[in-house]
Order: sequence, then C-alpha cells, then structure tokens
Amino acid sequence: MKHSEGLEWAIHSCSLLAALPPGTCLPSKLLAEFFDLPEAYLAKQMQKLSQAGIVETRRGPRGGYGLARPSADITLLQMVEAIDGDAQHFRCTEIRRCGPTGVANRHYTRPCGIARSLWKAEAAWREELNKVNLADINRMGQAETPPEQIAKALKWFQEKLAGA
Amino acid sequence: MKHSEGLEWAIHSCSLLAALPPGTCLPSKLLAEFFDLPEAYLAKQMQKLSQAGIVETRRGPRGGYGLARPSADITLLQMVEAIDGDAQHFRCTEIRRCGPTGVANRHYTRPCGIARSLWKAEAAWREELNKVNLADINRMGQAETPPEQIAKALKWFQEKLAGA
DNA sequence: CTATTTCGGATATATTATATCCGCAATTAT
DNA sequence: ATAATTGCGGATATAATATATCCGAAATAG
Repeated sequence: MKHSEGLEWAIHSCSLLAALPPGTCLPSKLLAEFFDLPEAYLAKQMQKLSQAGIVETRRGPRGGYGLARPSADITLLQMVEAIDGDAQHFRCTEIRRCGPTGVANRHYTRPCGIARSLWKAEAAWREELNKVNLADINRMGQAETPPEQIAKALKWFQEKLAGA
Repeated sequence: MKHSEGLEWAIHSCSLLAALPPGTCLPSKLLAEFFDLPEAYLAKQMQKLSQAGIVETRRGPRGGYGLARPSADITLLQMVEAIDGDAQHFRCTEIRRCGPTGVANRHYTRPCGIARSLWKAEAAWREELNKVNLADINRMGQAETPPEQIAKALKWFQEKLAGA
C-alpha cells in the first residue's frame, strides 16, 4: 500500500511546467537534469502523463513536454491516477461466498459491508485529491519555496534556453 | 497502490469472531476451512493482527484466535494498518532540494504543497476508516447476508465444535 | 509427564516495481 | 533533402515486495 516513487517526479515536473510561461516545452533530458533524476525512467512517467492527456508532447528539436490544459484544469487526482492507475485499491474477492457455508451467487444482492466501507474511504481520498489542482499547488509553492531557489532556477533556465 | 489480498481475509476473520459468542477462540485451521483459504498464509495475517493487539492468541489444544477487545472498540483503520502497515502512502524524497537549483536544507521550513496535499487526502481516508468499527460491520453484515447462509454457518459451527 | 495442538519465525517462490537500453517514427533547423 | 533532435514503445535486467510454505518452539489438556 504505497505510491510509486515516480509519482513525486511526475507531479513536480507538471508543477514546474505550470510555473514557466504558458506553452513552455521541456524535454525529458532537461527535466531530469533539473531534478537530478534518471532520465530514462522519468521519461516513462512523462509518457504516462501523455497517455492520460495531461501533457502534450512535441517531437524533434525544441520538442519536449508541455501541459495539455491550463494548470487550473489539471487536478491532483488526475495526475495520481495517470501514474499509479485508477483501479480501486481494495479488490473484493467475495470470500464470503466461498467455503462450506457459501450459497448460490444470486442470493448476494450487493457488496458486503467491508468492501463498501473500504471503498467509501477511498472515495473520500479521491474527493480530497480532486479538490486540488496544479494552480493551487503552484500558489503553495510560491509561498514556500526559498527566494534563493527561485532566483537560482530563473537564472538556470535562462542560461539553458539561451545556450540552446 | 493497492491493498494486500490478506486484508480481506483478516477483516472477514475478525468479523466472524465478532459474530460468534464473546470469547470464542478459533484456530487458523478452522478459519481457513470456513473461508476456503490457504491456512499457513491466513495464519500470517492473524499473526499481524496479534502483533497489533487486535486479536489474542491461545496456543495448544482448544487454542486459536479471539478478539482482544469488544468489537465496537476495533476500528477498520486499526485492522488495515495492522495488515498493510501504518506508513504514509506517499513518501516525499524532497526532490525540490536536488538538482542544480537546490539550496541549503535550512531554507526549507515545511513540506512542499505537493506532499501536504497528498497527505491531507490520506488523512481523509484514514478518518473515514476510523469511523467504522467491527460492530458496525457486523450490523451491515446481518442485513446483507443471505438468511440461507446464516443458517448454514450456524449448523456448520455446531457440528465442528461438537466434534472437537 | 506426555502427546497433541497451535502459534510464530525463518525460509522459499512469485509477482511487481524500478531502471535501462535501443530501434523507430516524427519533427525541426539548416 | 538531410541531419540532428526528441518522444514512443518494446525488450530486457535488476531490486523490492508480496505471496506461500515449512518446521521448531510454546502451551495446554488429559
């Protein structure tokens, strides 16, 4: 019961794209360098975001990944589901029907209380994730990121994009 | 991002113990037979419940597992954490501090908005799980379990406990 | 005291996650 | 056109975790 490590990478990458001027396109090489992450595996995460329609890709020189929608229209839930999948965390195998005291399937009309309770909690979790979007995250980021880092990052991108 | 399969087994086993007369003690062999599950692995789940103080164990003849507390005092969250662990699902590795634009650790005063948002959603999930206890689950079970199965189970236990 | 029952830690196997590599297709700058 | 860049998808290797089993130690009934 845990998130994949790539989730953190993917969300931070989206957050970075949202912080830069709209339409900015960053290749996986640059993203990996910025966060000091393994490029090939980060690219796999971005690929998942692309398949989910969260980022758009541009191939070829000057290509890379860019947000497919305004940051306010990309929720945390969408990113989480893109990376970790949208399957329910609890999969009921209906063991209540098994064993010597089980009865015919038609007698079971709805999921058992255990499954319903666990699914209800999952729903609360998803609801909370759906309340937060990339714009919110970047507002928080602006308040909590050290000014020194913001300056450093601005300078770094200027040099990188100028050099290319 | 998913629950272990043993979670379903553990909760159903607790639910069964709560449904039987207080103080009832069932060995893993009987539990496994009742749900048609692999005995050795089910015992592992019960072991976790025991280590978490949810069930008490009695070794030797006539031994087995029994609830350590009244069913109203055992929450779904406690059982979930006993089986799947109580670690946070999202582990922040602070990649914001890495790479060429990171600054000294002392400049970061609190977790980033991404981690806080994900943890908040987890908190909502735990809160929901903590609202439900074993007594609730069994009330639900009484309403949704086919009467045919209840009768069958009663008979099965009578025979089993008489034969022993 | 002894035989039996049952739990619990150690161990093995299977599955999944993590990480990498390479050829291909698409795009762009020259 | 051509060469260079970049993402995509498949194939593969390794690490971590979940799943499953076994056997010894502990406890009890008789």
